[in-house]
Amino acid sequence: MAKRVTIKEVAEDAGVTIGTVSHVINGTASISAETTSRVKESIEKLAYIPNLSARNMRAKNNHTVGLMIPKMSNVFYSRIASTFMEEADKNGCTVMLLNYEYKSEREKREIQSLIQNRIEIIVLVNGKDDEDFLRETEKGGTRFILADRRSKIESIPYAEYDNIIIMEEAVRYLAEKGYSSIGYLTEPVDFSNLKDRYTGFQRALERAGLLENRMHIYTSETFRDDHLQQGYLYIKELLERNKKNKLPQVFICSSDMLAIGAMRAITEAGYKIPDDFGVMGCDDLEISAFTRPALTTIRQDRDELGRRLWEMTDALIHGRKPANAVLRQHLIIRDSC
Amino acid sequence: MAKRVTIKEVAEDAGVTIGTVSHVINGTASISAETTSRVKESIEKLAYIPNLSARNMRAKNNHTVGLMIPKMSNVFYSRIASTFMEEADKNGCTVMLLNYEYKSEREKREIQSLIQNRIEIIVLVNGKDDEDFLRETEKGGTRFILADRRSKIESIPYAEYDNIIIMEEAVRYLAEKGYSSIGYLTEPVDFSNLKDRYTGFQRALERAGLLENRMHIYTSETFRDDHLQQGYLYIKELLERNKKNKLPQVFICSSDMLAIGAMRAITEAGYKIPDDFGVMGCDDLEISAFTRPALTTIRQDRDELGRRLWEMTDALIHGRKPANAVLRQHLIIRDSC
DNA sequence: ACCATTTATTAAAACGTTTTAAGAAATCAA
DNA sequence: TTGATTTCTTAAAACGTTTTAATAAATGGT
Repeated sequence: MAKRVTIKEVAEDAGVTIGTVSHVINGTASISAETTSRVKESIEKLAYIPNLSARNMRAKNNHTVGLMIPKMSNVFYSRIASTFMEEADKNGCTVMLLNYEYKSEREKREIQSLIQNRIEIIVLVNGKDDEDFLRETEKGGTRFILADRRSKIESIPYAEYDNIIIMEEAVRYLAEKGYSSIGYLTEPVDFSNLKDRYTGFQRALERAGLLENRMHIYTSETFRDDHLQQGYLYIKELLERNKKNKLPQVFICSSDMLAIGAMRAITEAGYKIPDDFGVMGCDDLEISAFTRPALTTIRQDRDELGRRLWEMTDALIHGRKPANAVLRQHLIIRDSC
Repeated sequence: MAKRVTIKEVAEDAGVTIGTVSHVINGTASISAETTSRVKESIEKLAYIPNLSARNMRAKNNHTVGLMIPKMSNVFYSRIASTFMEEADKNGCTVMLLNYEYKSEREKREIQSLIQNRIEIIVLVNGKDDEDFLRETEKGGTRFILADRRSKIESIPYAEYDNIIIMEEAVRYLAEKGYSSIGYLTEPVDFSNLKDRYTGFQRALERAGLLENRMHIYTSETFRDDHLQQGYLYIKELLERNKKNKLPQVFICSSDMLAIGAMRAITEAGYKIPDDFGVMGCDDLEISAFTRPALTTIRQDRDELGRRLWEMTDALIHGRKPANAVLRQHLIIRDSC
């Protein structure tokens, strides 16, 4: 609809060729001071803004990277996105942020749309895409960086948390505290990060000699969404249906929200935390220091991940091969177990 | 870097001209069934994806709108973004999501970058831009839609909440409950939405005859960020420095996080909620139903705003003039006041 | 005064599409 | 059969830039 000012009009106004204007803008040739200032005046006067599509067509590199997260309204992801974009911004790079709502099919579609826009670097947080699809897409020239997830493909770098190690640490801590029966409340284990955590959990229990009959896994499809509510309902029902001594003494939850929901159910049922049941979360949200009792949890430094992802992206942009990153997590000890 | 397959290669492979391929793709001319299928095969075989930059250059309308929010890691905004993008997606429209971190200067920069991308519709949530800037930019052909904010410019439509009305309702509720002295804890009042709330607050107090000496305004620059922590610290200090009878009996807070922080400080100081002090929030976050006591709050339906914004955008796309929208808010009565 | 360089500017090709007008071939109506 | 449509395909222009090679003008060294 609206006609925008083009380089041609600027050129006319300044009485030079479009080539000259382009050179002034990009500093790609020596232009006399006088001409330069004349051109700049015209640009200012006409409020000229270069057309990026046109520019992209000619010059390759469009200084844009794609960032795909599963769910925008999840603070965990939006925070990563936020720091990543901040860093990108500092480096004069634009980020196209997309969320695919945990839907595999939408994920593919969004990747397509990034490719259409000639975006060559895609940072994929979590994501369920089979490795074959990634490999195939890579052949088309798209480079991926995976986050919070591993890949077996040598050419695709990733950044993930040390899920196995931290889980071992968590279990060790609980064992030392005297808990001998541990419950594990988790989202469906279908990503490598959740698998790792689960593996670490099992492994540590084995070592602590707590494995048999002392390990309870609780998982449910409803844990995909609205963890607060779902964690609450799940534990509420669990408590109603079982005697206390049939239940684990402490619950490790795969997110803080799940944990907070669980705490609510436990308190409502008249039990004390941590005396009757302990609860441990995972995320360290701001709110978790403000619950009562304050939530003991596993901190994943999202800013660190965001920054790290940018470093990797930056490496890729400059043709270096980024090293995979494994980020430490930290046990934040408070009062809930 | 990587060369992508172009329409030309497809044309060669299928033994037709690029024009024909284009027509097959867009259905802009009648092409024989045989040719069509041959072209489609080639597209499939070569994994051809059209270059959007090139397409945009020629054909106008790029089916992309810009959405600018102040802060991505704020659930309030990311939720709006999420529904908006969902709706856009359904209508085959791509959204460029940008956040400007409440920085006026960055806001302007991001708008520039949207214009560079030839995006003609920008939905601006909150935003501090002076109306002159908007008016000026509009002349360049960019259309704005404002959210959670009003505009005096006739050509710029907006969607906002009924902040005045809800505040009156809130105060009336508190007055009926017997509170005669009310405190108002708010972020710096420099947006029209916050101004409105404040106006509504004042007006209602006046009506209830509570104005003089019964109204306390607490505001601080630190309330820009991390409301939970800041609300906590602020109220903690307030309680330490003042006798109870010098303080308001109830605090209306401009966000739930602020309210939750305040509740924590109040409880920690040994006071009971709502007996010693009442607290009211604003947002109705998921977590607010799970605090103890559960938070009485003002709900802003973010999904509704997101959907409404899309409707307005859609109208603009189809050349209709969207009507301004005023969304109702609701008082969610729980146990904190 | 001459050639060699440097400085400033330009014309034109190229990027990958869409779109238009036109031409060729096929079908139809009489 | 003829002329009129309709169906299919194409060539070429256009979109707004960047970039390259070429040219013209100015400067420098001898």
